[in-house]
Amino acid sequence: MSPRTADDKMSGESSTTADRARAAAGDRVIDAVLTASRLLVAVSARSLNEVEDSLTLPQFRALVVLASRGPLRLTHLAEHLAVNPSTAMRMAERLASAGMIDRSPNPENRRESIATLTEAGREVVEQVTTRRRDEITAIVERMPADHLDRLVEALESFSAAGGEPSAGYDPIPLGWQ
Amino acid sequence: MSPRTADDKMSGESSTTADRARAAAGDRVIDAVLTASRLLVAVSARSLNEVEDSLTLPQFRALVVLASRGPLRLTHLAEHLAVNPSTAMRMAERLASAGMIDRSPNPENRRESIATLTEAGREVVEQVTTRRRDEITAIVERMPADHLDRLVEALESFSAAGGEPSAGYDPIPLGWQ
DNA sequence: CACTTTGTTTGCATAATGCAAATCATGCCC
DNA sequence: GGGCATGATTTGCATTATGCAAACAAAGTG
Repeated sequence: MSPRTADDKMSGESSTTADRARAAAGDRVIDAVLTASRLLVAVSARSLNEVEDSLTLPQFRALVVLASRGPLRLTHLAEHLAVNPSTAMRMAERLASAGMIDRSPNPENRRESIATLTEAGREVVEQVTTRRRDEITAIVERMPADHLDRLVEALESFSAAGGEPSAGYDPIPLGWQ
Repeated sequence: MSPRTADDKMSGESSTTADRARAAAGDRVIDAVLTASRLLVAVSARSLNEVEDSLTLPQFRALVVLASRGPLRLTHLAEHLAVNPSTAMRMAERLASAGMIDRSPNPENRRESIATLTEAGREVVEQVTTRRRDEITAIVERMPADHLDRLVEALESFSAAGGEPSAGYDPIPLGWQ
């Protein structure tokens, strides 16, 4: 928002140049990550469709969250998916009627109900994950080996700088809306 | 698709180990890129909301495509967004009634109608882009400088290996959904 | 028991999506 | 020139995803 401040007027051209340099770096990075993201998205979508084309991507994300975090209250599921509780609720209904999850009230606390992955749900997640991992592996195999470590290192550094908690095996960005 | 071929049976354990190594590499990469993607998605969504919270992310993606490719036929817009023509059509309607784009029939060829960014649309894209670039720049500034080049290099290598056409300034993956 | 807190569910409204069928404007071929 | 294949847009239909706000329900508190 404010690449040009009062300071700029003092330092003149050099500051402007530095700004431009950083901006260019930002553009390059954003381009690179965006492209890589697209690739990953494409891979994920393809993997999902090959295994189960009746599930939508948001639904699959929900399954993945349940697979990695274990049974969750609807509220927490909603939080992990970064959606409104009502959205999570209705998604849960659909997933339940598709046999992918179970939704039973917690006996301890009858006001909350817990979503659990069914065996079918677990299998879908596993198959899609395997499929996806295979595709990624195939891509990675085509990369120069020495780029691999750098890639991971650089990406982690980037994420750390952005304050994003490292994502064990969480969602799939797909949510990009 | 075929990490295990007939050859595997000949080389025995070593091949299994290699497979595991590659798979692990794949997992690390996917984790890293996924995390970075999430960060980028978050940044994009935030930037968009700060500038214009009445636009949805898909709509904004459409504007970005128009900004980078220039006026497009609806069919082509749909292709660039990787959605069905009917989806693009209705999105175009909404964007038009929001004053972000113009939709006029091509005088040359009246069967096609062309979507053009309006001044308002261009401004939104520019503001959001600036905002986003600033945020990315801020993150990049916190990275060790020597990681930057590697990051770009490694990511490009990854995308190239996956056969993803380098994305000048295209969409935002958000579509993961 | 009245009041608050917390989690779930419903109502209401809008967007995004895909598929298939209906139009519409061209271009081309007898 | 009339009829047909083609390509592009538009409509109809159905489903999902979303958010917000209000209604509910189960605990917990004073």
